[in-house]
Amino acid sequence: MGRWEPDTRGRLERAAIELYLEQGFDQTTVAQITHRAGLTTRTFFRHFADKRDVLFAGRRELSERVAKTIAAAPPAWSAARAGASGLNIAAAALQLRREEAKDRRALIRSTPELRERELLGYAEMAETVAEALTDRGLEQRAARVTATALLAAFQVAFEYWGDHPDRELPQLVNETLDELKSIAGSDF
Amino acid sequence: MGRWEPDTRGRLERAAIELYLEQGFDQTTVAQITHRAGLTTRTFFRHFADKRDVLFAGRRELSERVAKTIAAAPPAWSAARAGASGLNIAAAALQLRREEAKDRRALIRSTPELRERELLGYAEMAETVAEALTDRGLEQRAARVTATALLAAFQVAFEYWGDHPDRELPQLVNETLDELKSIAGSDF
DNA sequence: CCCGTGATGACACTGAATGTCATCCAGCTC
DNA sequence: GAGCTGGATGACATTCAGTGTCATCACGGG
Repeated sequence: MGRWEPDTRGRLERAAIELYLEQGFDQTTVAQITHRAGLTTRTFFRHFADKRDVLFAGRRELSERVAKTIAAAPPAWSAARAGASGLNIAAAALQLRREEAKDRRALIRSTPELRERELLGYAEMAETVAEALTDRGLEQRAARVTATALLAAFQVAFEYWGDHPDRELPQLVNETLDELKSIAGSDF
Repeated sequence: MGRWEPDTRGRLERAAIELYLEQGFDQTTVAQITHRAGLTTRTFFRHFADKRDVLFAGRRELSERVAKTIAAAPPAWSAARAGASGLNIAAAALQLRREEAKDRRALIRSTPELRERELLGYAEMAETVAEALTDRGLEQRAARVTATALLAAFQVAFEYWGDHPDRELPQLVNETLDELKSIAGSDF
């Protein structure tokens, strides 16, 4: 794998995040990143689709874990409960990387481009969850509503977590899911 | 206002959408757009923030209408109901432009960049709704969960509308909102 | 020891987006 | 009606993201 200096991708990732934090995302050029990593510009784009992609690496893997969790949920569980169990896995995984998440959040909040990409991540996750729910037999549109609403709660919990770093994300997710329940229980 | 040929912005908008539909978004350059509109590239970026912005013009105006509707809802209504009334206004407004919406949707579905921008629009709308709900006295996190969940239902309805153009969007929004209710009513 | 594979370097190129200054037109003033 | 002013456009230069292409290098297998 590593023929020259090892861990090319890792070096690029670290250099990028360092520079994004030091100077801001917009002020950082890909040339600066690759220079710090001792590589060329072209190599950066062989490892990442674009400048933003560096910050959203583990997304697909996380989606897969969520999907598997939902598929493994007891058939007796409601769709919402099965989906929620998937989100709890995701929350637990993210809780383990809270320091990393803090940096990421600071960048995302200050850069609309990054916010866009983050939202795309949520949407893809919602699609994954919806698919997992249809596989359990739920009708398609209901699956999409369920999945998107669950991700909505997750999203709010995640943002709240940013403002309250002492709290535990899985716990916060459960709280927002409860809020979601009580909302729908109201009279509208 | 219009000193040379009138309606500069409108000409750019029409030229852009025509070309996006004819050739695809990625294959269209800003130079092609401005050439068709009889203007220069620089002028394009004086009217639109970027290539994508052309397709998301009326967003802010719509957000304001939604916010006003929520603010004007009877104080006795639940937050969810007040928010839903705002979304109904938005749905009615979009229903009037269903032909235009059809083109937009075709483009957005075939171009991830545009999908990102659309999601940002939903997120901004959710923020607007959340703010309107906190103004009604709802606690902040609950307002965010409510707003984001409502937009989730709206989003699913909007996408469903794309596949079922004969249906009426306001009606579809009500249906997905009902689905949202029954989800939260289940046992999770 | 050679050869193939996969990753990197080097180079050229397109196109988005921005900054800057000159230019033009409309309406207003006197 | 001559001149002024302000907002909008044209013209030009520039930076930088992202892509295509080909040469080059290191490693593992034969």
